[in-house]
Amino acid sequence: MTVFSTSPGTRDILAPDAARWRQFQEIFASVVQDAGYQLIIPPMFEDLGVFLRLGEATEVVTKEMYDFEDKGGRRIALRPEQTASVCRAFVEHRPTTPWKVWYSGPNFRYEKPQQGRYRQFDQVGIEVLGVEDPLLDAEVIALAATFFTRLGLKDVQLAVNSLGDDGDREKYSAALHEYFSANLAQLSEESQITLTKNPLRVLDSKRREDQVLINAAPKIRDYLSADAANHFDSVLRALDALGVKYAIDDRLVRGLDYYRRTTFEFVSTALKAAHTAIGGGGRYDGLVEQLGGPATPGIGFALGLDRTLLACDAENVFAAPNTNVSVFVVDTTGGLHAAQVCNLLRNNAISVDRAFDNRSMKAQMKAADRSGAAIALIIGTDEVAAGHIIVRPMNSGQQYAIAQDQLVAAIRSELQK
RNA sequence: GUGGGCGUAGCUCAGUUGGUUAGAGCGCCAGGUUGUGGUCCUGGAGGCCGGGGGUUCGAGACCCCUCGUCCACCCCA
Repeated sequence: MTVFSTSPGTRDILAPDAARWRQFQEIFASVVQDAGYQLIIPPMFEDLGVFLRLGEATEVVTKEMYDFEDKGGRRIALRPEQTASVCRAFVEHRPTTPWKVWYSGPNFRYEKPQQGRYRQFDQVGIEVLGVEDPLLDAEVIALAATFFTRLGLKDVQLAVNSLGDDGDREKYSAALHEYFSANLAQLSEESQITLTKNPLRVLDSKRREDQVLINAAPKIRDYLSADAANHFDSVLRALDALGVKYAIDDRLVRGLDYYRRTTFEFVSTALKAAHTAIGGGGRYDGLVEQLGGPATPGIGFALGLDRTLLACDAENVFAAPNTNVSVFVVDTTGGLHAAQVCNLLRNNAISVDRAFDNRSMKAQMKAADRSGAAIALIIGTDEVAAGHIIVRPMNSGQQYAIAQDQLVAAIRSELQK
């Protein structure tokens, strides 16, 4: 008999972690919905073409795509991220702007799994389409910061940068290419290859031998157009006004090719791992156009759920919520009375579980203890004969009998304590 | 895709230079306790030692392959 296990890079999220996930998503939802963002649920797979717009130089597109042909002969891909889907949805439905949406769900990338990196990984995020105002950039960044704070995270650092407009990017990219080419011998082999594909990405190299060269490389800020420079300056001033702490990082280029102007990244300094970026985003003015829509500015961020939870673990905050029932019914008379009591309590919105298979009282009490319930209700032959039920608060060491018709009230008052 | 570490009970792990019937703790089940959990005591269930091949009289230990997992590189959330 073959025993199956999860595919590489995927896993089962069981209790108590699963409840924590849900709580995470609920907190995120409340933060962004209170800021006017509406939930969008795009499909998990789309026409491959949607994601090819993310850029030919991105490995997310060239190497890591989960793509396949469906039975209708369509080229399909599991989404590697959700920004492209949101833009596609915008073009498809043409909602009025500003369009502020949030999402939560799994994405897929065919990568080698390691700590904080899975083939199926969850992100929560927001996107806004149709607004150019730098104050929106600041709002978006501030919301992410607010969310991290809400989770209880403290060791999170924000890095910001501007990649300029299309023309700026090209000029800067050319300048980088020239600079690195002139010092090619000092560059690592990997970075030399990266240079031919996307010079900007060389700045992202973590290889030690590249660092000296990278540190002395031309800065993007010297290549920004007046418009882009002003925009960036306004974003920074707004962040200051909002009290959001940040550091400007000239080397922050981010992985996807569609970014323009503002980019940002949140890093957990509590994480001792290769992957410390727990969230990031930026502007992608132009992406909607690439997907066949009208010229529309866009900005957003995505936060990695798994990584953020790792950061929470590292800081020892945001524990899994308690999902225990309040009451556990022990019935040694066959179980039918327990069924009736459970039904009664559930109809009165009191959470309750019970034991099955008519096990011994000792076994059922053990189950009651394990359930974490605050109260055990005990029904034996004596109780049935007397027409009452024993109420046993689990931590008191005491218990008392109560008539059936007063049970709900008794439990309510007991749970108040 | 590249490199390294690790795969023994549900979980965490022991298991000597290859040598009888593979162990511990926790968890689980039952009993001690003829109705009462969390402490304690006793007992029990539970293993194709990841899979395949090889070396050997003999392999959980050694060799090869493979799969999985973890970590790092690459890249990214």
